[in-house]
Formats: sequence, C-alpha cells, structure tokens
Amino acid sequence: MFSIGQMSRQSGVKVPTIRYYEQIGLLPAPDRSAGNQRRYDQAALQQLRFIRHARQLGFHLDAIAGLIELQSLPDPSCHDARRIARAQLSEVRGRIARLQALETELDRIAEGCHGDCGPGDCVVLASVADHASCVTAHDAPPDLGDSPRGAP
Amino acid sequence: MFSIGQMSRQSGVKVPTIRYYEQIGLLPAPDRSAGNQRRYDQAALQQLRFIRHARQLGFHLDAIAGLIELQSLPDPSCHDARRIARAQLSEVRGRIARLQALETELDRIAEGCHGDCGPGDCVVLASVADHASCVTAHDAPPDLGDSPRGAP
DNA sequence: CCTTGAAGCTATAGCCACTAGAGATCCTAT
DNA sequence: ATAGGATCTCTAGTGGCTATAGCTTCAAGG
Repeated sequence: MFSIGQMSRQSGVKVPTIRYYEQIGLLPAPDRSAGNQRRYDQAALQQLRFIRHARQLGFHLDAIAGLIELQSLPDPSCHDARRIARAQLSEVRGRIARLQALETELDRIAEGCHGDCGPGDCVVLASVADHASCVTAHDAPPDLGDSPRGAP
Repeated sequence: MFSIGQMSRQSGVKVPTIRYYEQIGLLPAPDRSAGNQRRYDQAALQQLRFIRHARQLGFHLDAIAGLIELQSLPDPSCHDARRIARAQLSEVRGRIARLQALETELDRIAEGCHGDCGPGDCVVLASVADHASCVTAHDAPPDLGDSPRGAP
C-alpha cells in the first residue's frame, strides 16, 4: 500500500493534483488508514501513471476519462481508443499549424526593426497594431496564450 | 464616438471582453453617455485593435500591457519592444517543438493499432499507459491541454 | 409622445487544470 | 514521549475570458 506522497513520487503527479483527480472522479477514492489517510494499491498507481502520461500527451481530462472507461470495459474496443487518439493527433497538428503561422509573423515583426526606429514609428509596435501587415492568416488561434496552465 | 457594440464589431473583440479589459486596466475607462453608457473615441478603438492583434499573436495580457506602456512613452524604445517580441517568438518556438514531440508520439500510438487488437491488449491504451515506449522526450510540455480557452 | 425591442449596465458565478495557503491531525523514528 | 515531517480538509486564487440575471437606456416606428 502506498501513501499519497509515495504515489506522487512514483508517478510524478503532485500530491494536491492527486487529490484533485479524486475529487473530480478521475481516480477512484482509495481506502483509508485508521487515521483517515489515503492508502493506494498497485492498480491505483497504474491508473495514475496512465493519467499522467495522457496529460503529457495533451489529452484533456474528459478524454482521459473516456480512455479509462474504455479500459474498464470487458471487451476494450481498440476502435474507440484509436478514434480518441486520432482526434487528439489532429488537434495537436492544428495547434502546430497555427503556432507556425504565429512564428512567421513574430519573426517578421521582431526582425523588422533593427533598433534604429525614431520616436513614434517603432516597427514592432506598428506591426502589432496592424494585422493588415501580416503575411499569413494567423487569425483566431484558439490556443493563444496558454502556457503555464498546468505548469509549475 | 462609438458604443461598446460598435467597438466590438470594429475590432472583433466581444463586448464582455472589452469590459473585462477595462476592468483589469488594459483599456482606459472611457467617457459615459448621460445614461451611463460607454462612449469610445478613435484612439480607444486603435488600442483595442492593438490588443486584439497582440492576443492573436499569442502575447499574454501583461506583455500587452508592457507594449502599450511603451507606446505611451515620449520616446518609445524600439529596443524594449523588440525584446518583448523576441521573447514571445522563442516561447512560440518552444511550444511548437514540444507539440511536434507530441505529434510524433500520438502518431505512433494511433497508428500502432490497426483495429485488430484482442480484448485486454489494445496498443493505444497500452501506449498511453507506458511512457517508456515513447521515442521522444515529450516530457512536461507546460502547455498541454489548452485549446478552447479564449475560443468561442 | 409613446411604445417596443435591441443594446447597454452591474454584479456574480463558472470554465479548466491546477496551485497555494491555513490550521488541524496523523505517523514514524528516536 | 516527543519532534517534525506528512497528511488531512477547506477555501481561494490563477488566466482570459464566458454566461447568466435583472435591471436601465437608447433609437426607430407609429
């Protein structure tokens, strides 16, 4: 049996995050010690590792819940699992494409100025102000900011 | 003078988002009509368009606030603007690299199964469970999920 | 002038996937 | 027995919005 701290060390998932997963029903509530502390078995560790890796692969928690449900079926349908994985793949590809459009624009913007702009006509600021100067259709990337959502 | 709805149509930023930007101080509070409705001038529209495009380029709101402050300086330093743009560029590049690692793994996982797995040994599920089978170091992308954050 | 309906107002709560903190309790090693 | 690390619950905060409720204001038509 593992304590929550051991689970955390063995899986790489932080302790509060494990409790959060339990709270939202992604991890089953484990047994408790006499003093009300969580005690996990090997299967729970497996599942937590599954979740962790799926998160690293960019799956949303609800997609992960779907995968877990598939696992628990008597005859786990590869078909469904593959469909979920492919949906994830195409989402990732879409994000890459949008980010590459951003990269093009940002490169153009950042390199357009060589530090010699006079006051009031900085090329960087002008470029950010004006979408018309963009060379790609980098419109509406649904995942614009985003970075440190799950990041420490 | 523009109403908030006109501002929204002219900029592509939704009405509640405009109010939100005002609330957090990214847009200055405009004048009000006799009946307490917001009335914007051309400069405010310019600024909102600037914010909107910067968001499309992936800048965080605090970076945008920095850019706006630069604009308002008597002698806008291109140097600083360029530094901010370059930081954004390298962040975008990092995200692309991490997403490409994910793409590699997801492709491998999704294509590893041809729909013929027997019960209990679906390759997709096994691959998600086991990071050791991954061919890239796709660890800890800080921006894993993310998609529909600002998206409608 | 009066009505109607769209557009505006404020305030609050919710989204995701966590993270941080307070204050209390438990477990283990000495 | 005690020290101190680990754990417990609960609440609130993050970013960048979005949604709802219940009200008021504005502009056009009759």
